[in-house]
Amino acid sequence: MRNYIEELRWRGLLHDSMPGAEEQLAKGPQRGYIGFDPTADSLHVGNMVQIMMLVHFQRCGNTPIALVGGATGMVGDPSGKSSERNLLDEDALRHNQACVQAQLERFIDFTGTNAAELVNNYDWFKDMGFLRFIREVGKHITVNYMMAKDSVKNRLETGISFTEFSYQLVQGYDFYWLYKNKGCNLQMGGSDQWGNITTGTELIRRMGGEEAVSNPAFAITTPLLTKADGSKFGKSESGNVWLDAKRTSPYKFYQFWLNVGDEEAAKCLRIFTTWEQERIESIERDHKKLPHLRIIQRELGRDLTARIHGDRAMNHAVVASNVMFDEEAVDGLLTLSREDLLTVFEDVPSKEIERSTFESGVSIVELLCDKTGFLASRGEAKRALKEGSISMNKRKVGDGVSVTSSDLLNGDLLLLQRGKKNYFLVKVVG
RNA sequence: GGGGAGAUACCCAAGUGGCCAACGGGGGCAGACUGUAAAUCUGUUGUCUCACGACUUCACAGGUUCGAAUCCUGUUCUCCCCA
Repeated sequence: MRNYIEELRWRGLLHDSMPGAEEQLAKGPQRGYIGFDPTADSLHVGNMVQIMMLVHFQRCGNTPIALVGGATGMVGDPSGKSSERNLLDEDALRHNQACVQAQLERFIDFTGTNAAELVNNYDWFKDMGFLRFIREVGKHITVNYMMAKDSVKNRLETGISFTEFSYQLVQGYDFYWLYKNKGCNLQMGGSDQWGNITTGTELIRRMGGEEAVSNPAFAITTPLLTKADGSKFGKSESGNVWLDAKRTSPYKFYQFWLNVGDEEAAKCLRIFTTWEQERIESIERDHKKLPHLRIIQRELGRDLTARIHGDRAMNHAVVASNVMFDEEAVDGLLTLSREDLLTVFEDVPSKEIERSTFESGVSIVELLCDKTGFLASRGEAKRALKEGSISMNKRKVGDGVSVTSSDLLNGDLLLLQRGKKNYFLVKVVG
């Protein structure tokens, strides 16, 4: 059986662990949990590190427990937040939980010998009255202890509500509950969760009695992944990169990985794939020989896109990327069937235009602006044409061009392009 | 309550009667280079017009003037100081 801590170490996933955690894991299969916030109805790339922690945990023979924070999501974690959060209502939370659960099932095995388990802390909190909570749980932790946590300290100047102040106790109780009821004595999380997790182990120590002495609870945290420039990993220009295809299409998802910088890409390969060290190092060597091919990024993109959206969607994303960015694919574009064209450009904004428009020819400016709305104004369209940034069916066009039926691909499609990355598809109807 | 400063385009910020569609910087977009990268260089960044040019725009509403972002009056908002 592979050693979980060793695995985390070489993959660069280990930031900190409580003394004794490694020894405990060496004793045999363990149960460990990670909490996920149901603040949206989809997980995003930023959650992937924690998902992979559970994946590796399971691969090492342990039993992962994924906790959906139905209750904690109603409170709001002050960690890393500079201001008070808005509370979600119960309906929204329920919906989000269901979606998050479905996504987790794509990564972790919920069947078999060490089947993963999914729990929702709302289930043990919904009937817990306030008085019972402060008597049974709050009694064991001092305010002094709670105030010493960074997440709280950082908010003392600007203010923190009692609700968010209590957050660590609520999360701490989760750990205790899982320890008591599910035999779970390990909690994992990002390094920003250290404070919350240790409140949990502290609570277990104080509430767990004899058992907690012979079988203590441990914490393991992962480093926070950042880009080379220090900014948050997992965001594109257009915001979060989601796992839900409705929010981030497979094409955009694939593109995100393709555009990861070299420094992060090597790290990502270790963190996000389950490949062996040898294979990863071999890919890295190949990449270094021919960096412009961006072998790491392509491997990453293919693996992750396939795992989340399936092989079919991944292949579409790869083909679409080739057509859109490979200059040599220009001729290929002309030979693609209408169906393939529509698949390749399914992500591209499009508009239907009457066939009659093209019969006597339409000026390129009018087409770019008035007819399609691709560019905001005629002035902008002319400017872009003058700058040489407009292409039609992958060929540069200048001002004064008139577009006719003979320019249409397959007789009814026209591909407009500004720069390298902005496409617009005209569908001719009628 | 009294006194002072200010409100300019996506952001910061110059401009205090015509040379202002408005300096400069950031950001955005594009071009060159390249690896769909980084760095760098270049162009561009109110609307309409092929263009001359026209129109709208400097918190809001009026006014003075041949002419206002710029002067006057009022309104709203922001900041600072004194009580």
